[in-house]
Amino acid sequence: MIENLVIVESPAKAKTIESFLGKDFIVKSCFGHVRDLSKKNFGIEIDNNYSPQYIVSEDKKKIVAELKKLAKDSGVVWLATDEDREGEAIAWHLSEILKLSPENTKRIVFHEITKDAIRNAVDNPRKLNKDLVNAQQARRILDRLVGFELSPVLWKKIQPKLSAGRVQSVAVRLLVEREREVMHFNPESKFKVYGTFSFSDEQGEKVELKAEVTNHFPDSDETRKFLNNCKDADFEVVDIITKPSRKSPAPPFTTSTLQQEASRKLGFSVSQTMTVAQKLYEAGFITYMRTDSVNLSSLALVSARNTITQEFGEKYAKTRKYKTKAKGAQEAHEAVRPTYFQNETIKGNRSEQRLYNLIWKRTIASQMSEAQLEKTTITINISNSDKRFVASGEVIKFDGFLKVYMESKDEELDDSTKGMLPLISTGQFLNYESINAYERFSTSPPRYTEASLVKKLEELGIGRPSTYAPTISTIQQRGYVFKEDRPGFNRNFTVISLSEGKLEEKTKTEKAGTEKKKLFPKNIGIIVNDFLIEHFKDILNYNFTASVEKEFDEIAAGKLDWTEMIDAFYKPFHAKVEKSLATSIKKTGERQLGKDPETGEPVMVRIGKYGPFVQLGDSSKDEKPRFASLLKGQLIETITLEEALELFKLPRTVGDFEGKDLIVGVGRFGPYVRHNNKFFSLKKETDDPLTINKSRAIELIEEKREIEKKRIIKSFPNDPDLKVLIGRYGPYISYKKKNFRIPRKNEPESLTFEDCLRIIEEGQKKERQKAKGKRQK
DNA sequence: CAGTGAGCGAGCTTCCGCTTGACTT
Repeated sequence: MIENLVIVESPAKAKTIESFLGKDFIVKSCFGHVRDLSKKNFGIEIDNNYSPQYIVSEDKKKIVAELKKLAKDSGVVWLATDEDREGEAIAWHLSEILKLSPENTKRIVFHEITKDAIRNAVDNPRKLNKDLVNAQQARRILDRLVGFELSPVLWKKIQPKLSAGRVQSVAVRLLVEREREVMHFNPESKFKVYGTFSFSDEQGEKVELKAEVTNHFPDSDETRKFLNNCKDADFEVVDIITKPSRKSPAPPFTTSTLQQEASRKLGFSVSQTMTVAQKLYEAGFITYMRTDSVNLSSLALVSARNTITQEFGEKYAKTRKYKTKAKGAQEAHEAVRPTYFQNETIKGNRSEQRLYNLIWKRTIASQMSEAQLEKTTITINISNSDKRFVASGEVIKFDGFLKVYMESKDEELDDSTKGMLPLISTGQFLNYESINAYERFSTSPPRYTEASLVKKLEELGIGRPSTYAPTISTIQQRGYVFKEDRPGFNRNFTVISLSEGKLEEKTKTEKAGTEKKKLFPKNIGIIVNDFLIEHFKDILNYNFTASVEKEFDEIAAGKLDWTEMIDAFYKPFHAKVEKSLATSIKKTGERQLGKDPETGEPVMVRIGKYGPFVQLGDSSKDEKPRFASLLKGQLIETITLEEALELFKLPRTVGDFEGKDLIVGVGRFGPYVRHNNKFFSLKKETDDPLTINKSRAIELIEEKREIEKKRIIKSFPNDPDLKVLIGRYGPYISYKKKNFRIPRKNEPESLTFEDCLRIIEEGQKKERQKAKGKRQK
């Protein structure tokens, strides 16, 4: 007989809580949701008032059986799942599946894992909140209905295996719309003028002062006119303003802000951040990493203050409480913070240390005093112009939180010259040393990174901390979008300089349009998005989630019946599904590009079974048309006739090597060189299949041969099929195109031929067992 | 692993949100 069984969601949490509660309590975890809607027939009896059909998830059968047994032997079962909609539902599912009796079941909640919070929770148990559970059921059922009705429409009208959903489809829409903004953006240029001035100070020393004209000049004529004026102008300091200003620290991390900062400061992908954070959490170094709250426990506040006072002194400490402003936040957990502030560093691999360091600094800074700055602005009059030069500087009077941490921005700051300004007074006349005007181009709104997309989704209240990373992966896995670096292009710009009374004009070159780890839509993503917008505009609406969330809140408050809400949504939605199936024809994104000037045959582009391709010629004629795949990054929407015609030049022979032809083409896995029936991939950064030459092709072949050679740890003369190789996940055995893992106890270098055969034998045995197990399921 | 692009039809795909491992070449 167990007196008390406590069930929480996370096993790491269970361990901590058990240590707080003493020997009368057993704490177990259920690993999140234990039941879900069956996948058969939607898992919903639509005609039976949307009655949900729940089944225990395959991977939860074991844990449910274990909990059942423990619950039967327990006096009181404490359901201590998270204090939010999903947590309440998990508690309800547990009470159902474990057949708990109301009198022996207590629901408790805490949103921080501290001894006081847990004790307090145990002293204040409550009953299950069925309204909140119903709000969750409505959420779950709505998502199932949307996902499982829309996706099959896409299978029929566009391509199999595609998907649509309340969250992912909006994520794709954001990317498609941003790409179109970039596509249609026309950069405009204007001129920005910077001057370097000088004067003699009281000691007779020459002192320099840099300043800029705050307005821009629309073109080079205006700019030249202004610079010509400057030749014989007097420059006089007419105004000096010094103003104090303050900067406050950013709040502690939530999942979303952690992902953003880890992306900006450490270059982590969203999923990488979560994997590393999970490790830190399991090791007990940080609090729970999936949270939408910026709240810190009172224990954490005190402890942070102590650490700051000790390390930096009393005046650096300032206790701050932050309010969460994210839409739809449920605040079941604390902010992501170090569990012990005295651990400024931790043991772990490099990524773990770096992420921990970031979390430590951010949290500590959030409890520090603001920085005090002094901003100075010097205005310089130009005697023959109504324009003015302005020099601005910023001096830190007290660094405060800046001592440990400064939040990064997505966009780079302008290149204004901030810093110390020289001592100067009004009425001072200045000489110009040089005045330079730079042509500057306006930029389109930036493409999204994984992290900035998460930020946008969070702002719209779409998705939850536990789903941001999986959503980003899903839209990439479906082939809707992809992540890429783009090298950019060279752009000329004009510089007009005035120095020693002479005006000089130069053309310089800069890199523009460089992209790092940005998300780009693919053709199929664009076609799916346009189809969904055409037929299901309300679901794709950026406010759809926010508006259904309002209704879920009403259900949670007991003011709205969940089946009525679902019915009001489903009836018109389902009618639109039927209509889209009946009326729309298959979408391929087809576009006519024009006629081939050589043959006069039509050229068109569309998406097919194997992706987007161009077609030369009519398929209704006797002569078969020619086909060619689009290159990565080429869009159906923007490809020109000229670019399409280029594609038909592939595959092409660029020369020969070792007596065999070198053929360049584009296949399923991208551009390649084929030589002696072996394929060598082109490097996507540097190589273009349309322009690559013989010497570069040979280079690629030799490069790959070199790598192949290094991959071989061991080979055996008596069987050339058998090799020990080093791969992405360490050493492995390759035999007749099959791979086998090497058991940990073996040194890969010292494996004998017989050892390898034995490992292969075992591996094949295991594989057969696995196949058998699968069939039985 | 890299030549495809017609059409038929069986059987499959798919959602969001909670949680961790197992596993990869």
